[in-house]
Amino acid sequence: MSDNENFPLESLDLYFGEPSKFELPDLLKMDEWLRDDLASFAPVIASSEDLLSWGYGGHDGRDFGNAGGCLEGSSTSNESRNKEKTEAKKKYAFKTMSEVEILDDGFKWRKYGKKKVKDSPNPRNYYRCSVEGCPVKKTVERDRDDPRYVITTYEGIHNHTGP
DNA sequence: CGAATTTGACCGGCGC
DNA sequence: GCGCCGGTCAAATTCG
Repeated sequence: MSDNENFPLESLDLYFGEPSKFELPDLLKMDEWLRDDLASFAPVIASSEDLLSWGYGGHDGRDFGNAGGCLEGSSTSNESRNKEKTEAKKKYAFKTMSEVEILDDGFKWRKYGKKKVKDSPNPRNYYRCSVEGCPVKKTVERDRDDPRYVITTYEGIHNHTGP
């Protein structure tokens, strides 16, 4: 249970799985892990040899709801050490080969924004859990190198029961 | 009719 | 100090 503390990947914010390893069914399973226990999920992914680690250096989802009290986004220049706060937000991104970006993971998502990033010619879609009180956010974006791949980033854990 | 979706505009933070 | 980028919200529209 507390083994996750020793987990080196804890410092990483994003995890990319090989599309060959992670398919739609796997994605669903992943969600279960997130729902059940985030710690249990990380080690599993880490076991993947094809896993690519991505350092989302720069920032974190600081604003969760301008009107609502948000977490303290301590801006630190030296984050080379390790975790910042126990409540630090973690993002889990997965690259999956799919024609459609809307991968049904069983949960209901409500799109709340679409933005075009400079790094990618394709727009990025922002989804949020339809269930109120659920801090889970999902961002879907197409791979800039391979448009046939879809990058789904999950953030947060579901506060309610699964689908 | 209700709910979900769409697009645009606004805001905040960081960088230089 | 200003500019840039990314992210979010709001209102309007559309669909079921």
